[in-house]
Amino acid sequence: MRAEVSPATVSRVLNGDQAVGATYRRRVQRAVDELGYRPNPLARSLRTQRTQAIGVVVSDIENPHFSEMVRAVEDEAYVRGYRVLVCNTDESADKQRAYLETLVEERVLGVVISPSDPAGAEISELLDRGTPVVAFDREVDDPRADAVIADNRAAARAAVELLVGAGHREITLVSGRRDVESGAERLDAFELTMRAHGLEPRILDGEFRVDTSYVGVQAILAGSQRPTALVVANNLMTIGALRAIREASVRVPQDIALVAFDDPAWAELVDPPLTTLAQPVRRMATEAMQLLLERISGGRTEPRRTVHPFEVRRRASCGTAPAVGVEARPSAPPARRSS
Amino acid sequence: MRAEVSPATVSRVLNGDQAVGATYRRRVQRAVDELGYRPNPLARSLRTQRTQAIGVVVSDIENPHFSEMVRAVEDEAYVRGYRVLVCNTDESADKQRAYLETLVEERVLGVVISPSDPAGAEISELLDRGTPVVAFDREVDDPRADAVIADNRAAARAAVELLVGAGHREITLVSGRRDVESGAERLDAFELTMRAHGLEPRILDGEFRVDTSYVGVQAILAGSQRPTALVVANNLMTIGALRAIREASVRVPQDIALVAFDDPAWAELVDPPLTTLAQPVRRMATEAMQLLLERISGGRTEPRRTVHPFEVRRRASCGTAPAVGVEARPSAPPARRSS
DNA sequence: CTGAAAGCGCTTACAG
DNA sequence: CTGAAAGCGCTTACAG
Repeated sequence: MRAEVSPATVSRVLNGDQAVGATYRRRVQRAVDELGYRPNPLARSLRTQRTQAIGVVVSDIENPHFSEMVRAVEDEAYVRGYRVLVCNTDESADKQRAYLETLVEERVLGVVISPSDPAGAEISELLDRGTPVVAFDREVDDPRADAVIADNRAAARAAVELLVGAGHREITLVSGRRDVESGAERLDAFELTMRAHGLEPRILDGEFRVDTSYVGVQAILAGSQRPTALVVANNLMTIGALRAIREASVRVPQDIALVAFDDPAWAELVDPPLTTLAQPVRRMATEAMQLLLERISGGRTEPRRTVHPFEVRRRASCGTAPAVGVEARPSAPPARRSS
Repeated sequence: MRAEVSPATVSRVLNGDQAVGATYRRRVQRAVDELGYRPNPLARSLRTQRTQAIGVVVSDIENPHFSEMVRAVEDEAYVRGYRVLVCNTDESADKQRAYLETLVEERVLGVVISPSDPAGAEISELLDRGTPVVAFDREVDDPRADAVIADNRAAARAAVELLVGAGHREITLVSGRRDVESGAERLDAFELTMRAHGLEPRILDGEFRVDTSYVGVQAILAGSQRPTALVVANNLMTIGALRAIREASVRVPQDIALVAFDDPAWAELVDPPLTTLAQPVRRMATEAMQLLLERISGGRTEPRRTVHPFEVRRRASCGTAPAVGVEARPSAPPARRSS
C-alpha cells in the first residue's frame, strides 16, 4: 500500500475503528485521499455477510401511493450510503416469496414491505436472521416486525359520516381487495358505520384496479339501483370511477357524490375537485425508515407499531347537501338494523 | 456435499456448463433439489466481479413518467432474475456522480439512465469497464451508449401547428429546464416552429417543476400580455398550470387553450379533458431493456439509437377554433422573422 | 469429464 | 496499537 501499512489497518481506519494510532490514521487517510481508494463493496459484503442495501417490497411502484413511499425511503437511504432494491409483487404471494428469498440471500440490511402475503414464511426467515422488517400500510403476521399503518377504519368511518351527514342514504363503496388488509379494513368499517346509521351498505369490488372499478361503476350507473354517493377506496379505482362517470354524463355531486381515498395531485384539478382522504404517505415512509434504521443500528429491540390518521380534504365532490334527485330515484331496500 | 461431488462440479452444473457427465449432473441436481441449495450471490459476485443487478438512474421516481419506466424495467429484470437498483438524481450532477460511482463499484450488469449530467465521466467509466449503458429520454455524450429517445422536436412542432391551426398567435411555452436535453429540444422546436409561422415565441421557464410552473402561470394570467394558448412541456408543470388556471377562474379553452406533454391517466378526467402529447413510455422502457440485455449477453457491439414518436391525443383543452376573446386582448409584439 | 487449488478483496479474531 | 493469517463461498484456469 502507498501508506505502507497493512490492509488490516486501512480497513480499521476506514471503518472508524478506534484502536488506530493517530500517525497511522493520518498516513492511511492521506493515501486514501490521494488514490481515491474505495473498498470493494462486494468483498466487504461477502466477508461481513451483509449488503448495504434496503429492500422495498410493494405491489406496484407505478401506483403513486407507492412511488411516493419508495421515493421517501430512497431519500433516507441515500444520505446513509445505502442502496434501494425495488420489488413489485403485483399482489402475488409468489412474487413476494421470490423477492424475499432474494433479499434474504443478498443479505440486505432491512426490508420495508407492504405485504401481498402477510403470512409469507420468508418474512420470519428475515427476522430469524436478524434482518429488520417494517410493515407499511399493512401488517405482517410475524409480531417481531415493526409497522407503520394508516387508520383505515377511521377514514372509512369519516367518509360515511360525511356523506350521511349530507343526507345520503344509498352509498356504495368501491372496495379494494378483501384479502388485502387495507382493503378489508376500509370495507369492514364502511359496513359497520353504515349499519350503525341503519343503512344497508352496498359494495362493489373494485380490486384496487382502474379497469375493475371502471366496469363496475359503469354497471352501477346504468342500473336501476343507482346510489347517490360513492366512496372509492383508492386512487386507482377513483380513476376508473371518474372515467365511467364522465362517459355516462353523470354529474358530481348533483347526480352522485364522491369521496375518495388517497389524495393525488390531480384530485383538486378534476371537476369538481375531489373530496379525499389523504394519507401522510411521505411522513409514514420516513417513519418506516426511521424504525428500520433504529433496528439496523441495534438501538431498539421492542417491536413498534404506529398508526397514522388520514386527513379529510373536503372539496366539492361530496356536495354539501343531499344530492339532488335522491328522492326521485327508486329508494334502497328499507334500512335494517343488523349488526 | 450430499451429492458426493466437488464444489467445482456443483458450480458447473448450476451454471449450465456443458462439460459435466450425465450421471454427475443428475446426482448434483437431485441434491440441490433436496437441500434447496442456492449459491450465495455475494460470493459469486466477488468471484465473477459482477452483480446480478441493473441500475436505473432517473431524476425522480415520483414523476409518473419515470415510475412507469422503472416499472417496465423491473418487469423485464424480474423474469431474468436480475435486481433493480433505483437511483434518484433530482437533476443533480453530484447525485448522478455519486450513484454512478456506486453502480460501478457494485459491478452492475448494466445501467438505464435518464441523465441529469450527460457528460458525467462515470458514464464512460462504466462503458470502459464493459458495462452497457442505455440512455433513456436524453442522450449521453459517450457515443458507445445505446439510446432510446422520444421525438421531442416533432412533438413541440405538432403542438404549435395544432394551436396555430386553431387560430392562436399568442402562445406561451411553459418550458422545462434548458440544460436538460428534452427540455431544450422542446423549447428549441417550439421557437423554430413559431417563427416559421411568423410568430414570436413566448417562454416561461417552468423548470419541469409543479411549483415553478404554478407561480409562473399565475403571473402570466394576471399580466396584461396574457397569451391565448399554453403549451406545457411536462406533466408536473401541467399540474401547476392547471392549479393556477383554476384559481384564476380562467376557462379552458375559451380563455386559454392548452396542449400538454405527457398523458397521465388523469388527463382525460380534468375539465376540459387535456389535449396531450403522449410518449410510449412503456414501449420505450421495454426497448431500453431489450437493448441492455442484448449488450449484457454480448449479442451486439454497435451502438443503437431509436427515436419514438409522440402521439397527439386530441381532447377538448386545445379548442377547435380561435379562443374567444383573442382579439379583445392586447396583441403580442408584431411577429418578427428572426430565425 | 472431474477435482484440487487458487483467488476475488475485504474484515476480524488472534498474536505480539 | 499493528500485522499476519484465516476465511467469507463461490468460479475457473489448470492438471490429470
